[in-house]
Amino acid sequence: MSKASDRAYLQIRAMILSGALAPGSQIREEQLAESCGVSRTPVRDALNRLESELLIRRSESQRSFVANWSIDDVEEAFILREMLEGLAARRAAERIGRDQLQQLQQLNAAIGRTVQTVHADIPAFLEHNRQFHGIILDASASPRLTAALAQLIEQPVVWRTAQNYDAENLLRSHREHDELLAAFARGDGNWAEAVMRAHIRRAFHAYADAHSRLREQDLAAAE
Amino acid sequence: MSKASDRAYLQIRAMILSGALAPGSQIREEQLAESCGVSRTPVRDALNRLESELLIRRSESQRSFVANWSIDDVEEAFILREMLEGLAARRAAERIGRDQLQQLQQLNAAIGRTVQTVHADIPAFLEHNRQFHGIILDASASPRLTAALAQLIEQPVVWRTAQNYDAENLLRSHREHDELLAAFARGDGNWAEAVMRAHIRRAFHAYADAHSRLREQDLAAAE
DNA sequence: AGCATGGGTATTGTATACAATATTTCCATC
DNA sequence: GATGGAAATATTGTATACAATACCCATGCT
Repeated sequence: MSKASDRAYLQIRAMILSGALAPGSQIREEQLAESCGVSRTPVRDALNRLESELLIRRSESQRSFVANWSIDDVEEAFILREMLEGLAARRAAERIGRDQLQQLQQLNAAIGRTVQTVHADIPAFLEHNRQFHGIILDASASPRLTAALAQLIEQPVVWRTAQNYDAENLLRSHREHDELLAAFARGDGNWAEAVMRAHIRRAFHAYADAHSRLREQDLAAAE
Repeated sequence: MSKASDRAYLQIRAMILSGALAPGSQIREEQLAESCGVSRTPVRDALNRLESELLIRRSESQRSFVANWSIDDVEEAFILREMLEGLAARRAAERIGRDQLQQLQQLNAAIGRTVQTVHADIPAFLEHNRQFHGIILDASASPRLTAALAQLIEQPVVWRTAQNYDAENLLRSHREHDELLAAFARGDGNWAEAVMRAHIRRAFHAYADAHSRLREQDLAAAE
């Protein structure tokens, strides 16, 4: 997409994911246009995109609100990701080339380094992780799969919760990626799909645990 | 969406599905705006939507072209539909209520009537079929599933090929729907998912057969 | 007091003008 | 004749003005 539309999209999405725009709160195009330094036209493009990703919802009269993701919504998204990324892994295993495999190995090595420091660098982990899964999606050579997953990868609450991931779970992610790479190296689609599904499902529980831990902190702080 | 945007979307999509806009041909916003009787603004909205549905693709410099779906593209879409609609059927079976079940029964009865006439009324069949699957999607109560499938339901070549479906396949669709309804009535998610997956997969082969039959006709006509 | 109704305000939808960028054409040069 | 580049043209991107619609509040009626 074009410069202004992209900027608006990224900026608004960041505001939603970070919680700067509170869930449930109304959104006005003109205000966003001002805060992004563009006109309403690219803002509207961005809002359409965010609506299709379910990060905002629209009232019957077309007014926009920040979506309110419940824990059930998050699980629903994880269930779909499990299916779709599982398929992507299967296809990738059957198609991946030397160079892509090597890229994945380097990325996972980088993930290993961020994970094994005393205080894990969560933003770096998330970014490397995103790239890792992106390469697999490319290797799956399925534009429809890519399009379908694009709607699901960003989940509002996940990012705020990520800071609470424990070292154990991050390390497991790293190891599961390694197992995935083994399946890729052998071109074993069945294995790759199974590992990926387990990987995503465990990630869901890691999220759920971190989420409930956050809730407890909130309750304690509220006293 | 709003009136003008919707009209543009529906009209352009119809032009693509009917083949009035040839696959691979370039699209100019202004020309479409003229032919739809609206300005470029709603046309651009429509094009964004159609791009996310992969009915049009954009060159690196943002020019739009009608997508060229190969038989592999169609199969890829069917594979995804099989997974996603299978999940939808499972969830629907576990959640569906009396009234929705009754609606489905009425729709399938209507499908039965269109199928058993001498010359099957294909457009009516397609429309009823669309409604049938839409109700199941509603009953699955999964907005993300709905959003993901919305991108996949319209397939360019499918519509032009549908005229070539044979009576046998239409009748099978009708019977498979009935089996699906039995699974729903018992609330059996496993059964519903299995039937739905088989249903979609058979539909793919029905499409592939009709497609190759069309190709033969074309070759014969070209002599 | 409660509710309906009307008008003013806020917000979104559409059209259009203009800016930025890509593509093509044509001419000069080698 | 081929090639490179610059001007002309075509096309898309963005801003803004205006139109349509929804929302809100105040007022009057029952």
